[in-house]
Amino acid sequence: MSSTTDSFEASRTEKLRAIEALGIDPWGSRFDGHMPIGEVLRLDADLPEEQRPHVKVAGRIVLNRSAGKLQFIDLWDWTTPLRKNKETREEERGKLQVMVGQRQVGEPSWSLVKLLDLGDLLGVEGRFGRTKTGEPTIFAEKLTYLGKSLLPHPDKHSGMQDIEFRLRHRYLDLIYNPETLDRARKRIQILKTIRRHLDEKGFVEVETPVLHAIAGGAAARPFVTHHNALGIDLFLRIALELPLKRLLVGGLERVYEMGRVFRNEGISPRHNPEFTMLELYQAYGDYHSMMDLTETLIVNCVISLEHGSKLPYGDRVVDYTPPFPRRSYGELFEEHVGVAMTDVEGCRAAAGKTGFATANKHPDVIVHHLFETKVEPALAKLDQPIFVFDYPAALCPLTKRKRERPEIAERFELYVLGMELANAYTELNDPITQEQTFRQQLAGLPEEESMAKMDEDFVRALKHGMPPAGGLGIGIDRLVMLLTNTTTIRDVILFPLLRPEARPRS
RNA sequence: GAAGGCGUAGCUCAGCCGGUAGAGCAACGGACUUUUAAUCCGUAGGUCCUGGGUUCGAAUCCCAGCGCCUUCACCA
Repeated sequence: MSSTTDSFEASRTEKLRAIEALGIDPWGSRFDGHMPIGEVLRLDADLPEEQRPHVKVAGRIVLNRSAGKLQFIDLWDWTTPLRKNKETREEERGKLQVMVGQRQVGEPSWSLVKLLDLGDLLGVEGRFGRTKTGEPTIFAEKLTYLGKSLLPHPDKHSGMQDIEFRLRHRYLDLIYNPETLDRARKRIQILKTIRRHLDEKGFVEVETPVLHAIAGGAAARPFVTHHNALGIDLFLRIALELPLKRLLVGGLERVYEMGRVFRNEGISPRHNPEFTMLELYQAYGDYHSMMDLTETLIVNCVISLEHGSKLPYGDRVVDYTPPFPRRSYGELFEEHVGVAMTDVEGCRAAAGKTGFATANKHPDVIVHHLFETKVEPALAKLDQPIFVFDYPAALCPLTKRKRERPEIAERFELYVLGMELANAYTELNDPITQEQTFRQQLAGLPEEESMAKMDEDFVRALKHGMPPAGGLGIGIDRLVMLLTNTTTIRDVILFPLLRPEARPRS
């Protein structure tokens, strides 16, 4: 805090005392029956003066102009629609104008008006119409002070540009950058759509533990914490998979969880240490049932955003009109790499050309390297989502193999513009294979990097009989990024992790 | 974790081949009963991220640290 910040705060605190001296509570209180500003602005503003509707609103003061014994105050609330800037034609934060006249409101309201600051919260009652210059306006009859802002708000025109400042003051970002609130709303809409769709399909939402004794279900470094009473370390979950599958054993035939998972890895425009996953499992289904479900799920989300079936992303437009193409991994591989994925030597040679060290590598690892370097860039050029199915088995330890081709795992990924949006399997329900796979995975790797931790209790659950099932995982943050045309994950998470702010004073 | 870029008033930004710290908005005082990024007159506001170095002199050049951004690695 600098001394100028202190002086801003001191000046506003003085006004707060002055407001108290008027007999007004500077922190406001319950204010019933106010109309959302967005609704007020939809009212007919052109009625004759005596027919003008009486309205009551509450909002944040975002602009404040005094003209002698008149004061023009612009209020904002979360329903205020965007409006077009006359010069730049860009959408900007909308607002509702309030006109306060000294004669019309009298005392103590007029004294209060003189003490208002940008950022204060104000309730207004009055008639809604137009001023002489044509601006939709509430002609104030009664003011109710609803709360003081002791700190100055950002510049009314330039707003907030500094990314760090926006992230550290997300509450201001929501007010002054309309896109931020819009994205938050779209995220909420997407989550709602997913829940409604799964509900309609007979799925139930469950809550499984966040604290795990064994961090399993994915390959990632966990966060470690400690339980004092039990005297044991616990891990924050890195996936939702294993508890949900236990529920399949328990007879919950269609379950899902949409929840936070935690991975102790790098932070980037696409990675936040905590992020939201959707995982769902359907008994007696397989990965093809998951493909159908994924398609309708995504299409419903797109439609729910009310932009038809096409959405922009950067300089691209993605067409989500179903059906999405479905291509097998091997087919795409041969098409773009030029050799069959079963041709071990051919793959080794092709990978060598890309500078990839192939020695001692599992053939499937080489294959997947080629897929990433040759096939994925081609997928990124498509203007519609594409399902890629039937993956090399070694890449997918928790996946059922194809009965007639055990080197192939029944898995698909949904790619949109090269991003992996969804990942699904026919789940492995054979406890013997599961246990072997766990052990194989554990064998060659340092413990902290092992692909899947041995979870004896999970294997025991499978031994009691898990139904054959399809399972699906979707990274919700990335889905929201894609559907809201957002390039950084921090902008689809309201409070992304930041290093704690250094405080200059002790 | 690595490399590159950035850090100046409450906010948005100039200034950067070294020579007294600048603007707009916000704030403060004043004028105005139809403004709307109101206007007009006036005033105040700075650890130029932090610490060290070079220099007669550093916001500016060098080194280190901190924070953020971008790219890469790990991963979703």
